[in-house]
Amino acid sequence: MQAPGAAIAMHFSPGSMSSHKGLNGTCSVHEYTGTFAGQTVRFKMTSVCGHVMTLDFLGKYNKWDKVDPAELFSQAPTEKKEANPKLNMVKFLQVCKEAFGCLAPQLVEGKGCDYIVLWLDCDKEGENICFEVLDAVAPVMNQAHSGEKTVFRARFSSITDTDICNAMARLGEPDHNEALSVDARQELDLRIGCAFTRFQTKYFQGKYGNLDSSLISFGPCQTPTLGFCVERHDKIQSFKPETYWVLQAKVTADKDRTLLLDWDRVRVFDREIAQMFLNMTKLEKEAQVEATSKKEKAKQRPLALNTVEMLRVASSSLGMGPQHAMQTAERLYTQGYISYPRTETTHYPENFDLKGTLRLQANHPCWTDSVKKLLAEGINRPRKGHDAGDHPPITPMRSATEAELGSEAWRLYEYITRHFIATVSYDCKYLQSSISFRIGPERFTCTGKTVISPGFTEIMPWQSVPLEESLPTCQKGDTFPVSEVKMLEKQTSPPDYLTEAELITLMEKHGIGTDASIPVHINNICQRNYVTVESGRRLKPTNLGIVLVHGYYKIDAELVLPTIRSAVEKQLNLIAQGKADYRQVLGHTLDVFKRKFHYFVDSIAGMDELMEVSFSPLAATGKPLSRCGKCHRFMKYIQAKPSRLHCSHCDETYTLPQNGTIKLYKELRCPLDDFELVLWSSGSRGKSYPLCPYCSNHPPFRDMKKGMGCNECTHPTCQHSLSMLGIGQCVECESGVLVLDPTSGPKWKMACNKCNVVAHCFENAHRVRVSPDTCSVCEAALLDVDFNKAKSPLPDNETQHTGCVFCDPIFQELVELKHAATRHPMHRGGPGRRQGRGRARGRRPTGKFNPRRPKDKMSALAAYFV
DNA sequence: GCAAGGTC
Repeated sequence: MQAPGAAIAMHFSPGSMSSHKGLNGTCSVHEYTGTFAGQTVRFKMTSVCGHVMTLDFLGKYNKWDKVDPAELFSQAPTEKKEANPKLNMVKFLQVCKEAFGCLAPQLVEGKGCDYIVLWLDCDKEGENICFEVLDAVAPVMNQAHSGEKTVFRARFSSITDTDICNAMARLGEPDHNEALSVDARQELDLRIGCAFTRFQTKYFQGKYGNLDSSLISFGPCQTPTLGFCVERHDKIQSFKPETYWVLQAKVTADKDRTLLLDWDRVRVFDREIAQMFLNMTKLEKEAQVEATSKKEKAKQRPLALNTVEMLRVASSSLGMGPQHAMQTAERLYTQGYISYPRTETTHYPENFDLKGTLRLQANHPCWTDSVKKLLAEGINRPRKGHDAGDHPPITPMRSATEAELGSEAWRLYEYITRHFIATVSYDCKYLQSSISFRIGPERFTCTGKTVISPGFTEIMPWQSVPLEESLPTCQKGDTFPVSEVKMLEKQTSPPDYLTEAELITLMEKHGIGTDASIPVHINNICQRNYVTVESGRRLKPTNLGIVLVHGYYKIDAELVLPTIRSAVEKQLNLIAQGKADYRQVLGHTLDVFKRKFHYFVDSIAGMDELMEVSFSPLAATGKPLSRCGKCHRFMKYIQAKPSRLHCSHCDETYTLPQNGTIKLYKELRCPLDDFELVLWSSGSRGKSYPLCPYCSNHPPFRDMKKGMGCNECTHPTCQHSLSMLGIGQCVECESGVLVLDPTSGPKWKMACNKCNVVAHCFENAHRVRVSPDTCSVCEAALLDVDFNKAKSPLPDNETQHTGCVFCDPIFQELVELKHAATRHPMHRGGPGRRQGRGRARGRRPTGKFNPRRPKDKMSALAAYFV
């Protein structure tokens, strides 16, 4: 909750408030003087950004290959970490010494904080955040006088004057049980999710080469979400079309108009019976009117907009995925165009300024007429919706044009605004008339709708009642000539794949995820390649998604059923209500899932049988690329994510760096293990470096980590290592070293082995070597360059030059700094504009890195080996 | 590398 802080502060300090941004640049601090418990005090009010802390395992339990996933259920200790270290929230709160309304009389004298009032969202998560804030602030608060209460909780259902006053007048205490229920939820989700995810991923990735997903994840929300999609897939698969027959009659209303009549039996599944009815009606020449009816009906104006409805419409009508729609809405919110976009509430607060909100739209060219008419004739009272007690419904906050917002954001804004106008418009009224006919023994009906007043459908034209021709006026006993009776043969059709909008509805219905997390779960199952988004934003499960769900059904259906979440939530609610002990519930639930986990592990063959049908074993996947250092046979390169090399003879897998291409590196071998080197490249404009598949997975030296290439290898003598090709400290990042890319000629490059800095150095050199000598000024390694005779930049037709790329006047001019990734176009050096960005400057290599070879190679080697 | 929940 961000903006409400200012609203609450404003409430207590009309006109005397001073505000400034906090040290993290995100949260504002509002200060003012007021009264609290009868004394004049200095208030400071600030906010947090969601949870302050997040739960994770201790570092050493995050090593996948060293920890048995079963340990994650109990042995592995967890710790709370700052949720977003960049925000530095704990320090920020400690500096403020209060959060969300702290009342500190002595603060004027700079002596600290005496009281704290917590104004967070009034739900379980909010209660939990209260304690996160307290944990941060309590150590730096002033000592309370004995028996004095210093911590207060304000409870409110909306940010209105009345609510704020009431909350302030009836301050309570934060509810520890509610907070504990969230602690339990966090721990359960973490332990269960990670255990299953790690086990599945390791098991199947170790067996199959074309799974096409770098992670086989499991979670109490994402797995049932996938389950819904596969359930629909199964219905489609098992659907057997049935033939049925329908009678259709046409009667002549007047000389150039026929009416199409619907059969009251709708359809029959027996051809002979249909034929019999056809024969009986065919004999008749006239249709007799049995009854007529006219009913005035209304199509209700929509309820005020909440998040899931916005996401449904964004997906079904605007073709915008939930994740994208949410990001767009967030931007509209932070720019002040719409109100807070995450809410379950569909009811406007009692004092909501409907007219004021509407007035802001009065001159908007797209709906000025409708809005002015409403303002002149009086708005309609919105329908009574659901008040979830969180935030008001989503409404426009100011007028905006397409040019201002850009087309994507505009489309969402336009919808939100039209929806808002519709909620204060009138219902659409139409007349539904119908005529019942009898043709022989069979009855038929004809219906028609005519709009009486369009109401809200004027502003939401896509909702309007379709135009139909009005029916002829007639009465009981009238007859019309039958112009045709025929029998149509039709087939029942299967349902289609689930749309995102339908999935959102199912998730909401079963309590899977929240308004904020529903888009995340849907996005997850797409990113993990369990489903693909097809035309019409329908979600079609992939083979992987289908196999997983069918596997769960085979082993333990509860793992995929939507009840898995609600059952746990029930237990958690007991904690929140103080009816159950936190430790007991947590222990019991973990125990249940631990048993499920062990049963799942023991029964994994059941899922594996399904996997075998769809996927190929590692040994049968990929193309032979490089030789194994152990058996000297070719290993296969598996391109599918995660890309890796597999030696089927040794049955070993070596993961490779992702997001790049891999090829054989001149059949050169690593001097340590005899594996053939491969060359990783991020593309012609990026960087490339050789790597040893074995070393990269089993770092040979203490100061190396998994995934490193030769450009980070500290081997003192190998010709591909950092020691031999390193030039000097990176010009941008802290710990990186610029390393010569030996494959980059004739357009020579050196690239940082940590960040994406690339320095282009010599375009017309046919050989570049890193010299054993170093620069006397900056200690960088000198480069020994042979230039092309015709294009040499050297004076007097010279072709050979040795010098420092940073300090040598000739080389300096030839170096141009770029970035490997295209993600930061701002930083890319443009051709032709050398000045100001050409040469690596600003930070001289400090000598931390010394590329000189050590004198005693063997002693250095000995020191390096683990 | 993993979950789900906040929010930026």
